[in-house]
Amino acid sequence: MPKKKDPEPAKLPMSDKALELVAMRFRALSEPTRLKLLNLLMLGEHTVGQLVEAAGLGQANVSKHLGLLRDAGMIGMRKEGLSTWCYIADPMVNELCEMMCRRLRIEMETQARALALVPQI
Amino acid sequence: MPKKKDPEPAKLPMSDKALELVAMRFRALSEPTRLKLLNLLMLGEHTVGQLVEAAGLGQANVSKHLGLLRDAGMIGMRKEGLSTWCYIADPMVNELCEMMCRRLRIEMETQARALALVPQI
DNA sequence: TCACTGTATTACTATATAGTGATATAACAC
DNA sequence: GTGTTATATCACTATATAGTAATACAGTGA
Repeated sequence: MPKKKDPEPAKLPMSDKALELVAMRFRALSEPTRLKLLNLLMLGEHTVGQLVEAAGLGQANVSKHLGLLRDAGMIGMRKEGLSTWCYIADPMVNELCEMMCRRLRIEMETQARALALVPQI
Repeated sequence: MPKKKDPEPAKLPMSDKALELVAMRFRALSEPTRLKLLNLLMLGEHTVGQLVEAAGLGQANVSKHLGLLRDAGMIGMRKEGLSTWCYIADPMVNELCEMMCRRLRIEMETQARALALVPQI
């Protein structure tokens, strides 16, 4: 028996509140520094200090970005002694980033091909 | 025969340039106003004027946001007489927004359940 | 030509936030 | 207790950008 379709989530205009919430989540992913941190966390759990070291960024800066990512539900944190361990809390993060990267790759290949058609200077 | 796996896109740290590009694309989606415009465009092509009317925003404001969305490759524009028609150029936009909305819905349901466990004031 | 319309652009203000150095806090070792 | 370490927070500056009013521009019709 064919699986019954879920009731289509009505395509109504989203409320301003919902738009804000979605925008806030995208905003969390809209800074190179935060993407760099997420990129590192995709390799596994890191402490804040390890991230500071690996990313080559200021400690206060990293701490603020991590707090923002946590508030957006992207990462989780657990304290262990003096250290705070950070980890990706939402598998969607990986999906979103990979989707965007895939898209970027396609665009760049298209541009590369276009360049190839242009007589070299 | 099981489909041969594509060569895994090596999980190397992304270059600063790539991080910038990905961040820029997420940034295009990180404003409620732009999401509102995209939301309208998901219903079909609109002119700039129609979007101004439907969204209840200033004309200059809408024009700027649309330009930004076009530069990010999210929408396309075609001129027809005096009007400029806008349309979603990248199906990824729908996917991304739906993914984020789905996530948001799950979070809100979780919170709703948590609230239900709290004695009413 | 002139007037009108739809859109883009300019110039500006107000706000948000990335980055930084200094300081506060908290858990450990002694 | 003191000192040290890892992290968070504060205060600040610099930059980016959302929104707006005025203006420029381009296509249309007279």
